[in-house]
Amino acid sequence: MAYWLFKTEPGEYSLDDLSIEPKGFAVWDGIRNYQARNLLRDKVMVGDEVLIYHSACKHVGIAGLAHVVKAAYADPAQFDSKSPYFHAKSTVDNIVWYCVDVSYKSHFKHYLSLAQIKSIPELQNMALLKQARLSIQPVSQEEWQLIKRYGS
DNA sequence: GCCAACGTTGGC
DNA sequence: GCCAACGTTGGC
Repeated sequence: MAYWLFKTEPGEYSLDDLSIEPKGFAVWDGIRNYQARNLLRDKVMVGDEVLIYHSACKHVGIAGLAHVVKAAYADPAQFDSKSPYFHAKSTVDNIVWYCVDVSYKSHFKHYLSLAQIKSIPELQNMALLKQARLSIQPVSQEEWQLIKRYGS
């Protein structure tokens, strides 16, 4: 089992929104970065654990936990000409973008701010700090356990 | 709202 | 295949 960090802009979609999903899960779609796509398509598996990170907002940081309930499949938005995520070159025979389904697990008791993450020596190698623009990132087991301890 | 970082596009 | 121009992300 692997650990991940998924970014979302809470103004668009937050952990709160995930926690009240009527269907019990969310389609994590709209990923339009090749490196993130490759991770989604090839590495993210059912049962993997996910840190939900809130970006581009007032209080940036890790809000809580989710887990993967469905592995990669074709992101429906790429075929939807009305969607901002429409991709004209995508066909059913040539799937370009992928999504996964995630379910809510919990809110952290202690929201872990980016400033805090930056202050923890063991977390300095996180992709979050090194590769600012990657919206699907691997998290090591050590990082995961430490973050969970800070958040709980 | 600004701006740095950086991924993508497209001309050559 | 290089690289300039451009667009987007995302922290502050």
